[in-house]
Amino acid sequence: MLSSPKKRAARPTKLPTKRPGPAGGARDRNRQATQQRLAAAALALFLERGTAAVTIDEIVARAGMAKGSFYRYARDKADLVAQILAPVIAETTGALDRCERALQVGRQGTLAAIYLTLARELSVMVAQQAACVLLYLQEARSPASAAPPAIQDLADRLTSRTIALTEIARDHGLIRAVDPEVSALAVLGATEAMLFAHLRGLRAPSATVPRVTAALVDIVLRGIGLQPRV
Amino acid sequence: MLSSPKKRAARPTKLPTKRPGPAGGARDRNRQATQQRLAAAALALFLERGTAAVTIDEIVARAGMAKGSFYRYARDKADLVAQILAPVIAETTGALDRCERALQVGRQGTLAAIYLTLARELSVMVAQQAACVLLYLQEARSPASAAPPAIQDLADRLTSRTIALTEIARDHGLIRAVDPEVSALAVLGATEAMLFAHLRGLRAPSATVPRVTAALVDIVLRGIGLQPRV
DNA sequence: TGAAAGCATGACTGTATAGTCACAACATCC
DNA sequence: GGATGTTGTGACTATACAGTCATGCTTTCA
Repeated sequence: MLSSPKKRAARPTKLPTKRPGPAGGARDRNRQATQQRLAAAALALFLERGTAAVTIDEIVARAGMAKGSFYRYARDKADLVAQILAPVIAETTGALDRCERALQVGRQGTLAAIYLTLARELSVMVAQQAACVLLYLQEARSPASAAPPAIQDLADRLTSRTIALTEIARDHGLIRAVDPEVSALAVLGATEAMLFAHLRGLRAPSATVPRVTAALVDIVLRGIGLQPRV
Repeated sequence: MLSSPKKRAARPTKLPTKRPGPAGGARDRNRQATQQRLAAAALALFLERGTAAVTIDEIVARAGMAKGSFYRYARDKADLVAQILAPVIAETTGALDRCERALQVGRQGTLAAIYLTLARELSVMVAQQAACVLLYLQEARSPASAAPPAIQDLADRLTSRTIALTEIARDHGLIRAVDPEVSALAVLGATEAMLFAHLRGLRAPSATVPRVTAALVDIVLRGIGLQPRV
């Protein structure tokens, strides 16, 4: 006590950033479990009714905890959204980073394979984080001041880096020489639309996922590929 | 006062549906002007911050009228959104209707032109109703209970009818024989993404509109067109 | 085992908001 | 120009919500 006369002065609107000592102790486990319950409850509600319409009271009610506890795990609703989307953002950014790095050192013959690796990595991520991806798709087009910043961040990053990757592909002669912004937006738009229909379960193609994926890839490659038009 | 003991019994939650006599009189003009002011103020706010985040108080403040007046022109916020989107819904539905009807009576050689007419009509509508279309795009992926019903309606109708039209095109051999749900979602997704980038003004292709449109049409036609893959 | 500190709780506060209503102002029509 | 009914007004109510806090509980660790 004597060494910390005012310990709350330097914490204007912060979460309790410090964890107590035990790395795998009961406290740590409890904390993680509560965190999970909170995130799961919030995610379910966000998908049902949109982030804007869901209240803190509803989240804690579904998570089965008191309202005060919410504020030990998140600063506010937007912060909780950021926590929920963090894995998706990290994995997406990582896959894009790896792709760009590989493109810088790759030789002409191996470039197409690098893009395929990106596609595969993102597919795995989407399959594993389906609910989070749906949350992103559902809110990505909200105005800047409406959606939580985390969602805007991801949307901006995804678009700009897709354009950059498309530009590289064009410069290497992997696709036709059209405005990379146009081809990137077209590919991203088509992919997201298909994904959204599938994840939301509305009007999704009735064929199996591998079949739909193959059909989409075929359409995209024809659309932006090298083949001359007859 | 004495002659009207109970005049409000038969009006549970209705708007004043009856207009007073004069067709082009001062009252009619005032009413239409107020309606316009309200819709314009609301639309601007909806685009800035999303329908969910905008309050009635803000709308009437920007429209420069008292709160009570709002409820003479709309039942609630969702009803106002429906009014704002009504022209877009009507024109879109009309263009789709005309296209379907034309396809039923058209001969093989004229079918492609019918789809082009649809595209042209929708383009004109988008150009004239840019703000409303942006509102639709911005909210179309919200969960059913979050977005105003009018937006959900339009989204559902647009998707299902695009699929139907794509199916007809495939059956007539205008495009390749792939699952029409896949090609329809791909085309719609690509188009909406481009449109959204353009209308929102974010990361829109820097080329001119006709040039971008031509590039997109080219990509789409290559993607779903008949040409065999080399 | 007991002191120390994170952790959980839910009642509480202040504020923001949807929707109402009694009344004033106005257009209409005779 | 006055009777009649519509339109405009803004204060008002009831409610719902975000965020706080004093209190008691659990874990930690010596």
